[in-house]
Amino acid sequence: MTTTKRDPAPFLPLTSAAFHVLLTLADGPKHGYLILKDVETRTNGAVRLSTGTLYGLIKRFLDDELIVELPAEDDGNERRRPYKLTPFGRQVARAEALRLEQLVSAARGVRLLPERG
Amino acid sequence: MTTTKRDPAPFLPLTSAAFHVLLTLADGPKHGYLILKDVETRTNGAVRLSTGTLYGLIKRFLDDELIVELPAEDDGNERRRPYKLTPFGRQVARAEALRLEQLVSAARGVRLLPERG
DNA sequence: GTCTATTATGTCGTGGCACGACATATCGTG
DNA sequence: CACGATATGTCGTGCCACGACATAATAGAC
Repeated sequence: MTTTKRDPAPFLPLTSAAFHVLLTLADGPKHGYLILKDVETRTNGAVRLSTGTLYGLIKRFLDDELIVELPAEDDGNERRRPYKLTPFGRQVARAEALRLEQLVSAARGVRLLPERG
Repeated sequence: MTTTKRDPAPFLPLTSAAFHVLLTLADGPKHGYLILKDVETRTNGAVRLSTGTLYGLIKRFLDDELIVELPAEDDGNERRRPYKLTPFGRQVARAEALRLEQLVSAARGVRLLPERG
């Protein structure tokens, strides 16, 4: 069994937009417009992805197999194209989250942030 | 007293390289080459800024007054050009750190990271 | 029934920025 | 004096976020 595991490292650092998309998808499959709205909601309207950014990311994520397209739901709108994270996509998101965690820790080290409340 | 406080928001999100530079400078003034080596050391060699990236960032940070140049030290090498964070630069770094902290928290929320070890 | 906002997906051009390659010069040490 | 490390800087390429624009279906108001 020579399952060549792909390395998340070359994908890092993710851009802010890219990480937001993977984050919402880590919570469950969503179609494009839902991703847009979900990011907006979760950040209290602070982060608003443009469609140019969103659909560009989706295309690249599909190419790199960080996400896959799911068959449309019967009850849902036909136009919707739902996507879900692949295991590797999840791995990339986790690697990025760990990287950010280290940065936050470093920020605490130089007293940019309080000592963990 | 109408001290118009500048808003860090338009500077966010910082790129990975930009945040690394501000982070090292938050620990004390440094000249360019030292910043390069310090980032490299603190990340165990994982992050290596190219000089193109570094000196480009320094130029922009000076323009935006996130950093200021200090007079060369007497004992030090004449070539060195030490820089230090301005109060506003520190504010920008702190705002970015807070943003990252929220992302890490969100990542925990979707179980990308363990519940705080 | 029709009008309108929302939902939904997509393209294109611009500008910013990280990066590697290259250039130059000085310093420390064997 | 040679050579690696120190130190600063420029330039070109390529990626990528973003706003503007385009198109169409759907749902609800009136």
